[in-house]
Amino acid sequence: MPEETASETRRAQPPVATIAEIGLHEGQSVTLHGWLYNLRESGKLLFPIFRDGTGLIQGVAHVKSVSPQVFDALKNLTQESSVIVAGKVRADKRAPGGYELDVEDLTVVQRVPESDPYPITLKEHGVDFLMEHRHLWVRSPRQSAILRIRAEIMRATAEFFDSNGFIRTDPPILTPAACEGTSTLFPVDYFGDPAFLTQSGQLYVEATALALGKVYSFGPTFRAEKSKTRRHLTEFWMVEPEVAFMNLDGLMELSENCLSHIVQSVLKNRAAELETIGRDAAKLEPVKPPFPRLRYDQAVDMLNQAHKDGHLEQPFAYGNDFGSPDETWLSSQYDRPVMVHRYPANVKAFYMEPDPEDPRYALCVDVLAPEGYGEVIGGSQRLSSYELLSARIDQHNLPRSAFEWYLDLRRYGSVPHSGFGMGIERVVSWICGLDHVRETIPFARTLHRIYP
RNA sequence: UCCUCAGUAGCUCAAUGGCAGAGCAUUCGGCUGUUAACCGAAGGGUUGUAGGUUCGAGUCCUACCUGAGGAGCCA
Repeated sequence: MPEETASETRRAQPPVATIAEIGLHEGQSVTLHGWLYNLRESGKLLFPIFRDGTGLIQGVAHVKSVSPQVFDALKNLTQESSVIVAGKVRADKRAPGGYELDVEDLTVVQRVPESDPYPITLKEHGVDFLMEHRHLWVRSPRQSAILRIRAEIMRATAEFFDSNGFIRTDPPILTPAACEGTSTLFPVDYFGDPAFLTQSGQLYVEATALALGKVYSFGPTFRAEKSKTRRHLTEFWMVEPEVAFMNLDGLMELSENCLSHIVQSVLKNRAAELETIGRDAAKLEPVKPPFPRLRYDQAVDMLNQAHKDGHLEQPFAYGNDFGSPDETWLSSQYDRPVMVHRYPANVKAFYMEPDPEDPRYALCVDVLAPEGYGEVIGGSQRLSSYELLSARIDQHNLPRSAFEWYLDLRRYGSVPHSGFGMGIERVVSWICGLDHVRETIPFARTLHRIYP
């Protein structure tokens, strides 16, 4: 069909606008593509609230201001019916967003039947119901705002590494072996051979770091942990930078610079969304370098004192890794993330470099987010000695054949190198001030929940 | 795997061992500035499942199922 004919048959429509930028069209007629969020009536006046993915705006239609067809169609709209609506933008002090739309025309794309109404109402709902309807729940203003902040966090993360000389090298998702024990791996059948979904790309980015210098990976990881807490997903996104010739001090600097850049980017670019979800931006503003640094031993002293003062139920046993309540208490003591370094080597992973000043400690760091959010980054200087790494692999009963390639990295030009893993969902949860990581990802995979 | 809590209308929740209730949602009616609008009316139930105690069980007991919070483990 010739284009002229097509355009002639099309109804003349004002230009399409988004609600987020509706203020640019004040006094003009625009077309919105969206859905009915809610409808209030007052006699011959209708107040439909539309959403288009960028925001909400209230429309106004009087029985005498629109055609009877449009008025009836509007009056009979049901929640989440999809519409193309035309109207004139008017500034109004009564409107939460500052503008209202005087409706002029309406096309109903699909009307939700009242026999099967949209299940998520504006009232309160329970966790189970919302998670069963996650595909619809993401339409709510709060969930949309969180996903926008998540996207900004991911953008700022990539921006930080890309602009600091890092090369993105993503590791495989299908792997032949574990890097931290096999009990938490999802097995898959790889043409008859056993394989697993990756639980960390670390070993692979160590390889690419020795090829390219400064690298990072950014992708999904999988852990079959039987964890049912506000901090756990079975599928989550992780950023893993790895740098050749970097020591633990350099890694801690990298960590604080990375997190600071992310937080400041969200404050700058997603202020409206933070307000939508009720997050106090003042709690995020102090997140700038330097972050406090705490040796494991100092952290233990603080925990013991906290126990004496009655802030913690359990006394802390020296030599253990911190429990969840310990991390929560430690991180709640600061206005910005705190970096705890040099844990006892025997509670940490096999690939960590021992502290040359005291080999009972590992050159590692956990970064704990404030307000009780706990660990968001775990990193370390990697073991660079072939002999020691080889011995550790045997001590941990790891399948040696699967690690031959990893040992090659120590055979051929081994250097000190460091890296960390940052769990994106935990960062989103902290920055948004959420109760649970399940709201930080479009479709959360948690223990025993894989629908929708 | 372990500990704790919870399952009642589409949703959120009430109901001393004694008639199954409310708000929201839906339908109908009213209202010219509503902000989770409001006012009036209607429809809507195998109280998670299976047993047991009892004159009588949503309520007490046992087992199971489902979900939530936490521990361990981790990002």
